[in-house]
Amino acid sequence: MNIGEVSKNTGLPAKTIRYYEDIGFVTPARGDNGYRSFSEKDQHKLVFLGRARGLGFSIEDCRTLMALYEDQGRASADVKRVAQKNLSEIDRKIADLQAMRGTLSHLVANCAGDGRPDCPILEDLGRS
Amino acid sequence: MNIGEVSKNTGLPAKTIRYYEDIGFVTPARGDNGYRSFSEKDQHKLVFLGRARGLGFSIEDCRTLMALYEDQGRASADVKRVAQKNLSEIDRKIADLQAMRGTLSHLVANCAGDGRPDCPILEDLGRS
DNA sequence: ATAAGGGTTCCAGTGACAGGAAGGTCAAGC
DNA sequence: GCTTGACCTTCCTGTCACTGGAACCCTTAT
Repeated sequence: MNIGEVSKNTGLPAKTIRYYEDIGFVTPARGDNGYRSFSEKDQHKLVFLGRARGLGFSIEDCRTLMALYEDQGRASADVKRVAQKNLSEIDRKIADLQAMRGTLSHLVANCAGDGRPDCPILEDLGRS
Repeated sequence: MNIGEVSKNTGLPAKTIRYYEDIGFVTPARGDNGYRSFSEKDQHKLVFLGRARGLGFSIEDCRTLMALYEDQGRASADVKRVAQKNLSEIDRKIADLQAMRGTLSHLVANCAGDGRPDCPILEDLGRS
């Protein structure tokens, strides 16, 4: 399969797939014309990677997960540890964003949003 | 004031303050020795910027907000619009993260996390 | 005189790609 | 056979908001 078809099948942009090759995640064969020739297995790896990225795993975590996926003798505890670390990260980000949201939505709610210059948002940002 | 003191007062790393000068956010005077010499106003701007960044505003949004802050004839509606756009962005990010969190926490909860290789997390990532 | 602790500039790296230029390849239609 | 257009290739740059580090200068205290 050429990169275009794999892109369509996996939902990943061709640019992204080339990048994934650059960083050694897949190593597709090459045809006589120099075109990448993806096997089913290559495509499957890309699907795996796309899903893992969609769950917020970093590329490095994906590399670890892929290695575990291909290791028949893995311990599920190793997988769970990586996933839990990611989950904690996600929780931290959500908490950060919700803290921002709290302050900001309060400020927005109190701003008249009319033609006058008085604005609690700017007052808050500029208070000494 | 030298950069070190401003850094301490504002909580911003010196590196960050230099960066903010690079992108034209502040333009501190220079002493004979070449050291940056920050005025109270410079420092106040940096505090403003630090707070706005802390609320998730982009640098470009901060530039807009700063301009509005210094414009006595501004309309609060202009400020509110910028803030609401940021709020929507934050909401979108929270929603994205919560979707991830939902799937991932479900998978983590169902993973034994022991020495056996069976793992619903990998099964989900690798399903065809 | 020296050492510590400021400060300066400039260059490179981060993460995970996206955009775009310049050019090669392939299949179809005329 | 020629052209057109879609597809592919590599390579370089840019994104965002910094951060780290090297190499060097200035100030103050001992």
